[in-house]
Amino acid sequence: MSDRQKEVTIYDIAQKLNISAATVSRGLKDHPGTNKETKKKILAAASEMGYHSNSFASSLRTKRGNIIGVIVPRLNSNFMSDVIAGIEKVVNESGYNLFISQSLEEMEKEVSNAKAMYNNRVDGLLVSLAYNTNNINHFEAFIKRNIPVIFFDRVHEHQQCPSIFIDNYKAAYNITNHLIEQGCKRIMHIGGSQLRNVYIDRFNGYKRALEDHKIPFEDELLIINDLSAQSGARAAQQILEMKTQPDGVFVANDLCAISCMQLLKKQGIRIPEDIAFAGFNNDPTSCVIEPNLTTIDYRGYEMGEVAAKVLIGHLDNNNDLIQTHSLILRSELIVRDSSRKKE
Amino acid sequence: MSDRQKEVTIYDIAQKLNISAATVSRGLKDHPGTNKETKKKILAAASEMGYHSNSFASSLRTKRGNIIGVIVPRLNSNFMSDVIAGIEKVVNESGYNLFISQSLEEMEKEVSNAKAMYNNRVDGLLVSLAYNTNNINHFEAFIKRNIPVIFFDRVHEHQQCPSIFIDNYKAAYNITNHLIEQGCKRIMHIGGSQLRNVYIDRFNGYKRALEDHKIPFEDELLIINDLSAQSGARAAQQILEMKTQPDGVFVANDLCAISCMQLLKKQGIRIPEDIAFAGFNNDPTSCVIEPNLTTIDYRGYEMGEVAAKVLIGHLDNNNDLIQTHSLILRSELIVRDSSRKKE
DNA sequence: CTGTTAGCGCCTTCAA
DNA sequence: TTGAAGGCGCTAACAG
Repeated sequence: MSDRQKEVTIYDIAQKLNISAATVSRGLKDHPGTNKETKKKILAAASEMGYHSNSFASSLRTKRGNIIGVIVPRLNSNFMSDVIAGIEKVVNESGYNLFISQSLEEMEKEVSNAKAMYNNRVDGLLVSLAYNTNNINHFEAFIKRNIPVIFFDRVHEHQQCPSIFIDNYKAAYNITNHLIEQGCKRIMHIGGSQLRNVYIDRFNGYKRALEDHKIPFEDELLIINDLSAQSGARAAQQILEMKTQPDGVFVANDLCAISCMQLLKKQGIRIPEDIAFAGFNNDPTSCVIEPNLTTIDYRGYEMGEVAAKVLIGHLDNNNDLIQTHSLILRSELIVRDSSRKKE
Repeated sequence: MSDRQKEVTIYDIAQKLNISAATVSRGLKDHPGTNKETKKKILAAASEMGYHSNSFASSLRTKRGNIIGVIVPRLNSNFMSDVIAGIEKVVNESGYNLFISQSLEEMEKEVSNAKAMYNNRVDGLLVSLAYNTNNINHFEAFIKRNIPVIFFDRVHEHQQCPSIFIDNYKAAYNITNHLIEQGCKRIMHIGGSQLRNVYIDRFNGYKRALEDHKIPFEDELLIINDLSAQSGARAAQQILEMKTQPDGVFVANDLCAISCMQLLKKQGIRIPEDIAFAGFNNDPTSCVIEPNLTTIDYRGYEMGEVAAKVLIGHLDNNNDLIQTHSLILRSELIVRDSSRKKE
């Protein structure tokens, strides 16, 4: 925009009031030791003249932009949009601004987003890793300069980066255990990228539960995919083609679980009588599908709030070194009809 | 963060290469007319020294931050997170950054968010209005300075602000018409804030369809609420208590429709035999509920992409005056079992 | 093709 | 309590 009107600056205010710009600058932000009268005049003039602080100038000078950056795999999942909403609330209330970008599950994009965040001099970064990210060198620049990086949900252990997540291992253990208690003997697991903690841990929790019940783990009963709805339908197809079908399925997210259930139901499989189901996430859809889906509840909104609070706590306390201090949030098994073998 | 290492600047590069900072600045961004060799050396040095452009300084100088601001009612709805994902994609690909904030359906918050966006000197603004916003004076500052403001979905007519939305009137007309064709004679409408175009238009489309079929509109058959799940359940309760129940319900969003259906089903109401249902939005839940919900499909992702493209088109063409040029995107009636009266 | 110069608007010593 | 002065890092004339 070329002919944008020029903005009112502190100099304009200073001139009008016959004082110095320095005084205006101080008056505008409760600098200790400013005459109350002058301050009042300054504020009055500022609002009358339509003054708006220029944050570029201020950021350049102070080296702080009051910006928090967020990089997530996708914005449009139920879980992630809850997280973002929680982050936004805290960030907004604390007077920061929010830069958001999505990696679309590609490490390459994550790297370029991180670079953009860096150039924009975010004060701190909240990250949930892409599907295929296999190293986090792209965050080293931040860490080296004490710009806090906090991982959430899809995290990466790092000396200097706190992580915020749930106990996926335990949750998966519990839900698999529950299936076993319902009488399931051949339990399939549909999981996600074994690069990501969340899916590794869910898989391991599942395996451990089998083990504890002396049920051998079978390769045939493991499907690793991207946990999309399409993949859920494909998995259902695979199940239908099996010689010996499973009598229980634990899927690492609800989206995939539900699309799998829908296709099986259409083919006459009875849930839970023939095959019991369990998911993960407590998506809204999980209590719309019939039978309602047994799942793990963990609130994205809360995770977003917590992550943002931890980050802003660091920033506002001016801690130079971020102490690694990870948080494990609560999650909960929710038993619904999809896993209640009735017999 | 106090002891953040000082950053490498173009001066450092200039010094090392024994050239001027201006040349470095030019070399760094393909300025037409820069020796290829020098440029190569500059880029090499920059990457070797770990140079990162300081966007505060650059923005201060050029008065452009390459930032696009977004203000929406809530981030965590299926529709809105699709929109945001679409916006992010386009914005990111065009080299802009995205500032996001939510009004939480409160005009007051919308106003303060707008102010923050202004201070941060966004280059343009994408807005979907809060539930109770009753004027848009808070955007006048932008408009006055030729900072483009574009409304989408929940829009406001304004000489200088393009709007992007769907034909809610027609969609509502069609879906109501469909219910009538299925044999419904007493059709209830559950709608939202009559301050927002989307809900006004849906209501009017509904009324018009009744009219065209000589069905009188009855006050008793209108419920206006916030279209939340809770309100859906409450509406169901009201329906159950009615002397003469409706034989069809058109709800202005799927979320509310589904929660209403669930409660009615639990009370033994048969859908669609006793009461046919239609919603709006084509939420993922709409094809999970049984019977699947008849609804209106319009893609949030596409709306986000379009809105962002229109905005960036304006910015990159350096149009000083944004020509009002609104867009009506396609929407589509999707008939499912919730409205198929069988008899 | 490159260097010189002069700010963008703000904040922050330092001195008064 | 206030003012003067300098500079954050970059870019855009202008001149060479």
